[in-house]
Amino acid sequence: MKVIIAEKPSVAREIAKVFGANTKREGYIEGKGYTFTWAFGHLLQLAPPQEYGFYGWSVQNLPMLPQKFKLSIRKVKTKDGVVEDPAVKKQLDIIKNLFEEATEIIVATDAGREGELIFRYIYYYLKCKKPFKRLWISSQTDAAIKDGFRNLKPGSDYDTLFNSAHCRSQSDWLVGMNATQALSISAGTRSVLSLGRVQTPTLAMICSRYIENKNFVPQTYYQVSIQVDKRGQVFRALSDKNFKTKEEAQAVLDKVEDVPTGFPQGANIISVEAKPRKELPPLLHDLSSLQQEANKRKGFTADQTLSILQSLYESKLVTYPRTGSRYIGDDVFAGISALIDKFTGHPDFGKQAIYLQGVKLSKRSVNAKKVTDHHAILPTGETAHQLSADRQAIYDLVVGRMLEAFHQDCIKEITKIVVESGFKFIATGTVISVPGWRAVFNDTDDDKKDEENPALPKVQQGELLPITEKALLEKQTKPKPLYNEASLLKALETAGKEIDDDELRYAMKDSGLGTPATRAAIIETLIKRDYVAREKKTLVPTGTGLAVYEVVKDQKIAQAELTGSWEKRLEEIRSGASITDFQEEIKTYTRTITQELLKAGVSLKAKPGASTPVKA
DNA sequence: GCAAGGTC
Repeated sequence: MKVIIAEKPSVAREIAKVFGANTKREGYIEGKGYTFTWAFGHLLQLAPPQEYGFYGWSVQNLPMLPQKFKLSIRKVKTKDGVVEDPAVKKQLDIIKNLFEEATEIIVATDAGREGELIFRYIYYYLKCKKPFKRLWISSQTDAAIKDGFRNLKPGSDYDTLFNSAHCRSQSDWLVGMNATQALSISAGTRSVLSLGRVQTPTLAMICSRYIENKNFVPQTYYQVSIQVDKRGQVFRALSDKNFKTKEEAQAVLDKVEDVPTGFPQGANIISVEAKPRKELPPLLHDLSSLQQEANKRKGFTADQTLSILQSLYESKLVTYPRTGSRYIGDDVFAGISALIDKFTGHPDFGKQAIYLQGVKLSKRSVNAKKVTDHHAILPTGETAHQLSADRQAIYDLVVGRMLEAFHQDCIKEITKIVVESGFKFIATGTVISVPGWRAVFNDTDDDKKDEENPALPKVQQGELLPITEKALLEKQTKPKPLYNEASLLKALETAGKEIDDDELRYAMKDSGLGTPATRAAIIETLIKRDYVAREKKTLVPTGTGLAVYEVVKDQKIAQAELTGSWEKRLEEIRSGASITDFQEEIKTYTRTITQELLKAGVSLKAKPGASTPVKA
């Protein structure tokens, strides 16, 4: 009997369906001589310090450098404390029994570093010796699955991928566990002061932005604005320059020939320029972009959006949610037209779905090469019944974005009028001439400016018009805003883009900080540690958060570059480089940072009121 | 009590 093991039940079901196997058992499906089973993500994790004899939190144990790492069953928090997750234990038992009966194992965990690790940890934990082959597919359509099974790879082809995954896992453990204990012990506080490769740079981003924002000194500047009247249709134009002093602006204002000062036609139209601008449809959503959108539109936290999306996925209403790709392959695209047809009766989007039936669909989101483990988030087309308000809201964002993504370009008419009246003034106006994809949600532009006119009246070069009003405007430069969840998610995604070192930047280009599946959890961790607090939509550091930031801000552990340098080495390991060099470097680094934090953490002692939130 | 990674 051949056993196929997937990363999660949904994938095992898809594969079983392709084989025509449909006998459902507890924890697996069987039929046609095959057995299809699954994990639930990582079932096993590197064992905690006490399993190597490092009891309590004590300087004597530091740095903790286990000779050989052990695996332990994933834990879950209950009212009786932290225990092995019973569901995980049960599934592991099922897998163990299936592996014992297997003649061959086919590994169908997700095609990536962590997917490989999920399987190998199970395989080694169960001390399994059976031969295994690897299914390597990037989409779960029938065709892709069939093709993948015709091209199964030898399991050993992925040994180096496992090595890189195992190194990632161990390194995070060594640096995270040791740094956390070192800082917590030396600070002498009761609470946990955690540090890690991802959470600490994230905290640093929030804190440095907060400090920059708080210390920002606004600069005052001045502008002159005029209101021009074209037979009852008025528009505003602004001086084409900002002035540092009020006097300069006043001088310009005085020269404006407006009606109240006795000039019936003081505005001279110098030029009129109208240009169409095309806006391509947006890409389909990945998890991060959906979290950002839901935060902006509905105020949902990243964590809320993920959990709502997970429940929609479990109800089979949307495809796999924790994807980092905003694209689909041609195979999925082939079914899009039929999928859109299912939404022609939707109360908000029905009209646009009907419209799309008659036009050529945009292929901007179609690119098989940019589909990684999973494709972009789509509705499945299953009928949604009686969704709660929150689930409906997220579901509609998914459906609406699908319609937008395959819709047509939006065409805008950008008009610029230059007016002269003692000085040069400029009016710009934007009119949507063809809404295209913008018809789906029918909302205004995100980057709308206060000064912009929605539409401008038709005027001609050389025309002389009355200026009905003029004004001197006093304005102030603004600091970069504090992070909210949407802008932080974006910043985590793009972290590393500004690294000077070409190789490190390249190593991080597809990853950023954290992964789509973990970013919401990282934000929650910072809040749980009392490092960061939510104040309405913004994320504000607490006294504790700022104090920890002060201690670590110049250290490697607070820089996104650390991830970049690891990614570079891990990629080398994947292509065959030795793992021992990297492991030795990590050990050395662990010793160094542990020593440094044991000294530096003392500055956190007895900070009065260190845990009270700081007002924005 | 602690990391980051995956998922029910």
